[in-house]
Amino acid sequence: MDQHAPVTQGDAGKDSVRDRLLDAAEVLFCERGFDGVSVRDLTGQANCNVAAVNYYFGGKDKLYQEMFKRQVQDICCRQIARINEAMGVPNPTLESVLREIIFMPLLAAYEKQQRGRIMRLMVREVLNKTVHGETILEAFHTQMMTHAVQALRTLVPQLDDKQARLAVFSVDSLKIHPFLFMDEFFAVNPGINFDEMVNHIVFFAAAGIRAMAAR
Amino acid sequence: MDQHAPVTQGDAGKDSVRDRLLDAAEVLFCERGFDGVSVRDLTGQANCNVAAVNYYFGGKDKLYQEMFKRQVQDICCRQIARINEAMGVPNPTLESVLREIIFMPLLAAYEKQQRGRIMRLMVREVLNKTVHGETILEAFHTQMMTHAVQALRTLVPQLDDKQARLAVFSVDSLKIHPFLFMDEFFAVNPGINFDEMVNHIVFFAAAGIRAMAAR
DNA sequence: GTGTATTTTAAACAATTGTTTCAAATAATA
DNA sequence: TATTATTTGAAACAATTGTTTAAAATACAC
Repeated sequence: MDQHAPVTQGDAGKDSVRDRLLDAAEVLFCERGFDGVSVRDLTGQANCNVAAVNYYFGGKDKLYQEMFKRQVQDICCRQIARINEAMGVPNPTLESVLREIIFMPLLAAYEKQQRGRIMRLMVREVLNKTVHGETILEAFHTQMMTHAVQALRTLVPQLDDKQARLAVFSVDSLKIHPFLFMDEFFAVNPGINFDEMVNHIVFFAAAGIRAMAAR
Repeated sequence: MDQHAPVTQGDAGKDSVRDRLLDAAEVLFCERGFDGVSVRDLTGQANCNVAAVNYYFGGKDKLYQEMFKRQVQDICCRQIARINEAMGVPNPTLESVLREIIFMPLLAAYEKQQRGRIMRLMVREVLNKTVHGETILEAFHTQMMTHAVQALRTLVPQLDDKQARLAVFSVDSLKIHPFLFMDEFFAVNPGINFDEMVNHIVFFAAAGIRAMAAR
């Protein structure tokens, strides 16, 4: 009936039309957003026929969602893994864990890697209030918040749950803002390099958290 | 020649077609973004003919820019005024000035006022990398940064210029993130009300700044 | 090989987009 | 009032949009 996408079971060779479309979607949508990319742009990049989008995904928006869901899951897993890794070393300190959480994502944005662009697209989506807001943020802010709060309370036992949640949110603020406005950061902070930026953020976040624990 | 918009000098009565279009643009674009609003949506809301957009502004994008430029200027002025006001009272402290800067914008977002929606649109625009990024951020991050750095160094004389800029950027981070993700904030911080949120941000920011000054 | 299912293709679809046209209406000026 | 200039209006414009169609090509099973 409305089973647009045929079963397509099996591996399909990793360079099938379906996969090429997903790759094209990842690149183009991140560059120009949903409305900025036409179906013909996608099929042009993927070297396939216009009808392929509807044949395999059932529509432009379905392709968008499919690509999006994968990326969110990917980012989410990576972030949780980073926390676990940072907590797993012999003597984890607040600063070392903060650095682990902050360094890599910011570096991805700094070097304008695809990973950084995906995050920008995600924020854009949430601001645009398009479909996915709930789905994204749920997995994001439930799974990840739980992990982060638990780790933080291990590192700074004086914090109760309420305080830890506030702290995690503020660390997120300090990380995501320069993440989104990386170019602007260096524009208004002349004579500062990438490492100094990271050092500052880690220092500032740690100071805030320590002050919370002290009062 | 390409003088699409006739001179239109004089007051025009404050409810002219031109003004109604600007009002409609402010509301609709903030709700659904540039691509989400058609010329017919605008002229429908403004109760005028489709051709009016091109007649008065020379195109949909020109109307968008006009509306945008006004709002940015407005926000910028208001923010600088807030800093001046907070610094003008008898004994301004770091905390009192931070509170003044942070409280009102967040309240606007919390109450879902138009002012809050405009800021979201601005961030969206910067992320979308549409035309205005440079223009906005220049006025924004040049004028405002200068004012804020000066005020901060008065309050905390131990900070040099470099430190003060970093501090201002981090305060901005702590403010803008919950501004954008207000709903998510309260979702992941159950049992916290608006005042507690503001108190936390002020406390956290002040602690970071004081730590910078102390080292 | 034959026959069936899957994939690919070019063409056309209907709807919406921003913009233009030009005549009618209104305001302003003399 | 007569003569401009300005503003409004309905209609049409060309271009692009996402999607569908139906025939051709390919793959697969037997």
